[in-house]
Amino acid sequence: MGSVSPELSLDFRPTFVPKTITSFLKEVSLIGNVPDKVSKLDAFVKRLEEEMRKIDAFKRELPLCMLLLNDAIVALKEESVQCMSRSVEPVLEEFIPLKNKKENNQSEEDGALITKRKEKDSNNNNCNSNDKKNWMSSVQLWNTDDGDYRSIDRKLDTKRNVGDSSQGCKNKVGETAFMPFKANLGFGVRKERKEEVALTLLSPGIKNLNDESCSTGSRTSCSRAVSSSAPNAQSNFRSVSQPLSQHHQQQQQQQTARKERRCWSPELHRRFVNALQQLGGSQVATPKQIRELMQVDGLTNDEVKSHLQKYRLHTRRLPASTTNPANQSVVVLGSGLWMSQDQYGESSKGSSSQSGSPQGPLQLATNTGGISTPGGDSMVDDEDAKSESYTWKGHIHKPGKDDV
DNA sequence: TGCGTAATAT
DNA sequence: CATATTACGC
Repeated sequence: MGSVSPELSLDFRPTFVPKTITSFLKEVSLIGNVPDKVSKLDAFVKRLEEEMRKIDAFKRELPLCMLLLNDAIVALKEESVQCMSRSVEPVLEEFIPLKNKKENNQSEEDGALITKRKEKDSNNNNCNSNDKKNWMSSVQLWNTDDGDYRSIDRKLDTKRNVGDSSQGCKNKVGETAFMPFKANLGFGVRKERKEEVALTLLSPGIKNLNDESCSTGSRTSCSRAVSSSAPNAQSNFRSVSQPLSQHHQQQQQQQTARKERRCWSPELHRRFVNALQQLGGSQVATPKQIRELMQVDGLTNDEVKSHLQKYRLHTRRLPASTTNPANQSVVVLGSGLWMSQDQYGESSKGSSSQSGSPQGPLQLATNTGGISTPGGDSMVDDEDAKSESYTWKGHIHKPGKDDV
């Protein structure tokens, strides 16, 4: 027993953490598959965080434990990030405009023309203008007013939303485009908007094993723990709702009550794409894997699946770029939908120091009124120094079954 | 159960 | 029309 079992490194003892970590890393290093590697690292980190959370109450008595755990977590996260970054698998995908009414076969698929255009048209006046139907709305955290949300990605979209108030085009409800969450959360709900509220309310009752929320430094405010790990979390929201005040006006529940449409926030999408990258592309990644990697609680399998479906429709694998530039900006997209993002590791890396908790309370923004639209055009990041090279193919290709 | 995809809703 | 949700088959 004295010997360390290299394979089952999961049962680590606190005393031997460094050792175990070492052997674990060694083991991981043997794995050739990058996604696998990252997944394993991630799983381990998760366990460590869990452990840390447990002893958090005794951190005064066990300062060294905390220190060790924290150190291990940080180290493994770094390793994970590095592993990801050096993953030699850019997985290029191209954007395919769906709404091509007439597919002119004119352009052969010879070479994808690379158009570097930075459209900065100043006329944000137009709502839907041409094709900029930005669906992303805002990053939402479900913590209500606790103020605990750990500023997942700083301003990012918040600023964008506010700034582009003009884009609040299709708001049938009448609520203003900006400040979506506050508004919808409280009132103005017409139908089952209350699920949000119910969700928030019931959250404390649920013991979520997924933790990751109040891992390290945060105050114990796991209030937003939502049944994420629930496999059939499909309609869990609905089921718990209904404060039984107005008996059965809507025979929702088990029957057919559609969920609120929730838009994918840019950050969420970023995570999504990031996960795709780790998994080897949208064509091979499976919803569950993606969801696991994203580690966004409240995100259901079906949501990821749906998003993946759409993503697959829009993207197609590119034939392994020969050049493989250093800045392998992966997915390319054109019409504002799946915007290209090329800075991946920043989120986890940025907070890789103590606070950890890589994935915060991201969430799909409930988009009832249609708060979508970040901005007319100055979307994406604040930095446009990057050369936006959209790879863009002329022909549409339906991803039918016949496709290879 | 989970994945892929079609159908349907918003 | 695009996106998200649900249904259905494997």
